[in-house]
Amino acid sequence: MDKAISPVGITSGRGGTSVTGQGETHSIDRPRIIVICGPTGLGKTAVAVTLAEAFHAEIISADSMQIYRHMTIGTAKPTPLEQAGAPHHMIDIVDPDQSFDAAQYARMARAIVVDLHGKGRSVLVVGGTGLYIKALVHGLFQAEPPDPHIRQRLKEEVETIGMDVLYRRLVADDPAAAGKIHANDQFRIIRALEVREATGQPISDLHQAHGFVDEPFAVLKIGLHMERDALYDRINRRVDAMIDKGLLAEVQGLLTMGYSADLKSMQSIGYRHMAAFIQGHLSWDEAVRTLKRDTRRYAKRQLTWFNKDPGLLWMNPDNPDAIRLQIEHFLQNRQTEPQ
RNA sequence: GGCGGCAUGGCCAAGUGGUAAGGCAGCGGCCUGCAAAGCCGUUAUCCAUCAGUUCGAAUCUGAUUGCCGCCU
Repeated sequence: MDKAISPVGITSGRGGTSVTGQGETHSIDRPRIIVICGPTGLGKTAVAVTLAEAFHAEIISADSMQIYRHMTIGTAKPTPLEQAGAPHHMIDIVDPDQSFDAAQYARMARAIVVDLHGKGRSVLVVGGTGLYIKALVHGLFQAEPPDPHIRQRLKEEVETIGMDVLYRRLVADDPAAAGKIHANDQFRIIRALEVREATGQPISDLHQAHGFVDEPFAVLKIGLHMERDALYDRINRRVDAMIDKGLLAEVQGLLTMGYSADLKSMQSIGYRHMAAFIQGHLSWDEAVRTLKRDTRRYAKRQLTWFNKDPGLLWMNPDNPDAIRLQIEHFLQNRQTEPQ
């Protein structure tokens, strides 16, 4: 990788760390956080709650869907009982029709980390949304919040003049970024052009300057691991359990409340499947089948994300004592870890 | 017991003499303000088995096995 080029990156990363004070110095009193991540459905919540109780810690959820109110069965939100066992943050913080993104997440979650650190509480960051965890731990490059008008206009341009034209524009404007973005990746083409327009700078420069070198916290990252077959099995069973608990009714309720099926939140796994069934686009069997399949695929994507993280320690969820020891060691050991 | 049909990768399935479409499922990967989203790549030395015809067969012939129909 290219983490060697740090002298440039540090200056621009500053803004993101302001919330924590002097972020880039590896001072001994950096807040310590323990990240518990892993694929969906393997039982992160249960493990995390147990650990939180043991360490008198609070949990910051790192889950891009549990932030939504009214979406509880399909997102496998921690139960009231579990939340009573350990205080949870970043859950139920926005309505399903409100916009939210990784930068907002990082800002809020970092503030909570600092606050808890000030109170002397230990912090567990628990979740499966890789980008949110990365944004919390390393920050994102600084830019103005996306201008909805620019984004909207670019989306319209895709319709009118075609994505290939936009892609060629990007190739001309920012060849470095274009080289990393596939011509079919509308999502990132638009984002790159949007940043270029809003800031006047190529996104590739901003990326390079940032470089994820910012490290305001001391982090222990634990990935919960389970064999693929066993995981898929659990996922299939958990989907059945969600349905038993009334997933269909929950989605029906959201629609009744006026939350449209094409909201981002309603397009997530489980919600879109139930909505498609309600609207008659899918048979019940198809809805359940594809719901299970899409959950499995999601878990697989998460695994490739986490597998790439060299600082992550894979541990077995069935051996909580080993995890506990690891955390104890991390919390007590004052010498800085390699990270 | 007799007659007929069908046997192609995990599943569905095209291909009737010239060197194995496609879909699904799976697998591998990407990811810097929509991330449970979005995107890319990949999967049969071989067509039930054996023998034969042919320069050449998944494709033709015969036998065997299995499955499905119909008949006595």
